[in-house]
Amino acid sequence: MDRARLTKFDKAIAQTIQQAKQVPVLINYSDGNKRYEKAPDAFDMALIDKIDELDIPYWYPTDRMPEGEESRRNDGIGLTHVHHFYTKRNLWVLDAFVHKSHKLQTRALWVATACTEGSSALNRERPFGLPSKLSGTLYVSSMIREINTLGFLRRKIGKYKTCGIVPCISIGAKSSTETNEFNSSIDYIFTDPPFGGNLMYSELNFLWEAWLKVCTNNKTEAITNKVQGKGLSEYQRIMTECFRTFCHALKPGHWMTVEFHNSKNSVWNSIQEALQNAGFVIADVRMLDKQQGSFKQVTSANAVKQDLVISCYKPNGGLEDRFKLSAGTEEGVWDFARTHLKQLPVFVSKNGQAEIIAERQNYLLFDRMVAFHVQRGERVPMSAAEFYAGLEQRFPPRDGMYFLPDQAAEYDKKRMTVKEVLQLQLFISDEASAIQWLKQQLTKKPQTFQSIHPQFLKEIGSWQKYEKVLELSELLEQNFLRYDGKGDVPSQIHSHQSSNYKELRNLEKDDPVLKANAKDRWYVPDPNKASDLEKLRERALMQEFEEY
DNA sequence: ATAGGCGGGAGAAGCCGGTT
DNA sequence: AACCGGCTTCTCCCGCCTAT
Repeated sequence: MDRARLTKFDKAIAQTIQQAKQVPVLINYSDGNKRYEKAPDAFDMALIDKIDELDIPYWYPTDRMPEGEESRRNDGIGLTHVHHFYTKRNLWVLDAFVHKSHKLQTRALWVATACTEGSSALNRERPFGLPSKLSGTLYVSSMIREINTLGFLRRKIGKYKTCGIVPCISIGAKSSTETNEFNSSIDYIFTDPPFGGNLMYSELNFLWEAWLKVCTNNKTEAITNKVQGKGLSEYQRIMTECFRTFCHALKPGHWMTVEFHNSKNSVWNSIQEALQNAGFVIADVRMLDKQQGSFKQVTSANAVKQDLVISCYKPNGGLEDRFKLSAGTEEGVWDFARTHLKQLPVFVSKNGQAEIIAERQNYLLFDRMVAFHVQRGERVPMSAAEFYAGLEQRFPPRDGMYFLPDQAAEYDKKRMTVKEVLQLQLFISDEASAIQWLKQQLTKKPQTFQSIHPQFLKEIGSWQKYEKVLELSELLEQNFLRYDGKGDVPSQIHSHQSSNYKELRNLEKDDPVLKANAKDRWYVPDPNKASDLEKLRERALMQEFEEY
């Protein structure tokens, strides 16, 4: 079946064009306070025809829609130029308003931009809902609702007036990649960057930019977009440039907050890498606790939506200077660790419960330390195991976190005011978080495959579909150790057994009852134990060998 | 290898009726 | 008269999965 089309001559661009045929079918009008509906009659049709024959006496945008993923989606139905998105009479009204705004040099042009989308063909008729465009797209529905632009403008002006005048705020709009005038002078930055290829900002803006006669130069627009030739690496490059500018602008030791929505792991990784490449040190990542869920969050049971907030800081001058001398040495590592720990929150509580501060855990401290070295082109002078052992020696541990001595004292004091410490809520979304989750579970209780598998399946709900599916057995094999029933029971299992089962208390490590109970349980390798590390290393080598 | 099914996704926003 | 709160959801695209 083919679409009914209409061929006509478009005077504005002096071309014969072919568009999908549209027929008015319903009029919603008001008489006094009441609203009525009717089918268009001969008078209404004659009026539309009459308007169509007249020429609009003002300038209006007739730009070709630019190339892009969104901007030319309506070429197929003949909406190729900006003015095609409006009915003649609405074009006329908007146009007259814009014309007058220019003439009076008022701020009314700003109001006009608020109406360019709502009064266009993007406004959908929805029998069971209220009209609106489909956000994030330039989608034109098969049923358009043409609104009364005159009334629309009037309402917007009313809203504008009620906003009042706010004093002393300066707003600027320019490219983040080219803002170089601030040099270590900004106190704080909050940024809400584009999340990869979610929204094609410059393309979506085109409809109102055409009215303003100012268009975005999208060369350094930080998005992924096939038509614009921007993949993940281009996105990351541009984001790094932006973050570098921010780092330059920020005072040393000061903070930046990055808001992010984890729609895709690859994009999430790009953002983190870009931050570190730009010189920032990530100090905290947590879920944004939104007061109210969106409609979709409430209705769909398995909608996984977490807004994340990344807190990061620009290292202070002292550390950078000292690091120049001590880089690549153990002293440099511990200097970084001390300085970093100093920046991290000491105690976080909610509803009378203390929360685990993820960034104070050994593996994340190690990650940050490595990133700091790699970013500055220095070799990392110690292994993870050595780092973990060093942490233990230098910094007092509390609830699986590490503190500076004075911080530990503060933590202890505040810790007494709460009932319990919440376990860190982990969402398994990729391999890394799956390993962390397993580590948490197995530290709490060494378990057999049969016992942990159902829990794993339950937790795996938020697994990103495009991630390679990893088998639990594979994850366990690669990262954890299993007691095969030979030799002494490992202390990780033994201590759990003796503290949780009365009948297993006070038994020797080679007791047959103990051994039978411990057999086939998986446990977390102890980084301080040479034998544990040896087992893991051996396994990694075997795997590498098998891949050849 | 290709086709087809299927699930899920950056909500925004105009308007009405009730309240202050 | 001004303000406030609540209401309500469509089509397309992408990518994964299954079937042919």
